[in-house]
Amino acid sequence: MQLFHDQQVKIYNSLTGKKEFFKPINEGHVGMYVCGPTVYSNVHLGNVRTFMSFDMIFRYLKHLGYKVRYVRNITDAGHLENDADAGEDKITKKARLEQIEPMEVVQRYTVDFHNILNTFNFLPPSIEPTATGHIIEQIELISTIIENGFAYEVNGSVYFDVHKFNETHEYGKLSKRKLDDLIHNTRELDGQSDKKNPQDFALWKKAEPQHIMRWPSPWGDGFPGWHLECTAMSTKYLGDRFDIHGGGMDLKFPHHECEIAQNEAAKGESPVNYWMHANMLELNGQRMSKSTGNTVNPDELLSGDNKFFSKAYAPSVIRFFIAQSSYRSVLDLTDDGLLASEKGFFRLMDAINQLDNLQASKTSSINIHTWKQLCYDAMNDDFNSPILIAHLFEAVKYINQVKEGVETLTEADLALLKETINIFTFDILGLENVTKKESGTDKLSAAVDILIKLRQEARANKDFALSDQIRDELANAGIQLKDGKDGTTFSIN
RNA sequence: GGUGUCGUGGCCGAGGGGCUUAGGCACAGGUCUGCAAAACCUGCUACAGCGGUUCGAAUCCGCUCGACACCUCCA
Repeated sequence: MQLFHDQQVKIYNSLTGKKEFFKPINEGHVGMYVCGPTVYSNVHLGNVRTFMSFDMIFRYLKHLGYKVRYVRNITDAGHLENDADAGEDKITKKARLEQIEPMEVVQRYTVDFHNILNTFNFLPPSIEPTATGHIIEQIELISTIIENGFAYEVNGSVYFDVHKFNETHEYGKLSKRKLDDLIHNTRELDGQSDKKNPQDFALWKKAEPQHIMRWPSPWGDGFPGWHLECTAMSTKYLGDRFDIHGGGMDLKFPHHECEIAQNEAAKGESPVNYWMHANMLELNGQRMSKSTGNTVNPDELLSGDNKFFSKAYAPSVIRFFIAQSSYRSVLDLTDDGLLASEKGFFRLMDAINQLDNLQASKTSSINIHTWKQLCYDAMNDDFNSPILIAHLFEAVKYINQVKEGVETLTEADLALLKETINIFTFDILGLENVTKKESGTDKLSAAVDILIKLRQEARANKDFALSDQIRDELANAGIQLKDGKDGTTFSIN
């Protein structure tokens, strides 16, 4: 199915600051690169939000029938903790602190990263390349940039010559910065530098004797600069120019700016047609920060083992919460917010679980085709998941109204409603039917059904003390009975 | 200091010059029910402040105040 012929997607392009119609370079194919994590500690919750946004985008583009090659890298080469020439890299530092090999650090947190993403029901990317697996490509890229005159070697390190580059290119076009402003506003950093100018950035760093992660190169033993791996891997797997490049807002400058510069210096063309940036996640109105303690790990949020939240939240509830705001907005993670989302989420699930029980009519009083297109319109408009969810709640109302007999749907419309709501809720938003999963254990259902039956008998005999006792004690056990026109159902809280 | 994003009703959160009563949560009233819950119906009607453009602005422009991010490792 090639829905993309009918559904015109608009993407907010950070490069132009406008929403633009999405037109892939090769019809029917999409190349998308997203900057992945540096695996030196547990994956950051904000990181999860960013990747979740792109997971949703990946899912939607696939649903539209695009053949998507989604590349998300793993940064496993050590990069310096700051831009000064001295200092330890993050992975080596962690290795020293934990008294293990750097590659053990990499392995441990790569596994953690995958586990967390699996828990949140992520689709795996098409390719997940590592920086250390592409040292040769990075060295070749550096050589090309030197040949083209945009980099210079000093003492075994190679730097990108930003000033030279800016004479013929536009450094800063993504982040809307002018080189002159950068020159005037660059702070003095500690440690002497081999750079010609503070704005220059490292393509290759000479490894000091104690530096463990090191590779041979034409300039001596060393390791690649941080910005380089993304350029090397994106061009290797997606070509010199590809469709979408995503990442967190904080990567816009300098990381993505430098990627553009590297690509233009090496290949002569700007690498990306649509730059997309996901906005930050805050915790209780403030940025997450390890140093101030205002931070929570994904597993702590899921387990409830933390000081910020009143309870544990299901992965899908968190996913739903995140989808309720636009990926381009700052999102504030709060207990009240999660609690509200949780209720809404279960209301949506309850309605979806009622779909099979609905009675079809000869005519429809609701136009399901119109509603369906509204769902597409929402996603076509820069992946506006909050609006999509608003439409899903319209469908919740439809379902309940049909159940109440207020509205009617034909067999065909009922099927269309069911298909569409399933696609958007589960395939595209990536939610999981938690209620069904929990209450789906047949033996428990059978047991509760017996209790429901006994309660009905008690009610028929006007033995309300007994019927209320059954209802209330089930409620205390976390099982809620719901009396409807066609009998009683239950849900597990 | 520079760059950028943004300030929406009790809370969260979309939208974006003149019909969105967006949506969710909370709250109030009603229907249903033996009572409740659930569901349904109804109500609560906002766009930081001050100017300007316009027939008309929450939506455009300017200023003020405030928040956040980046400029230094961070998604």
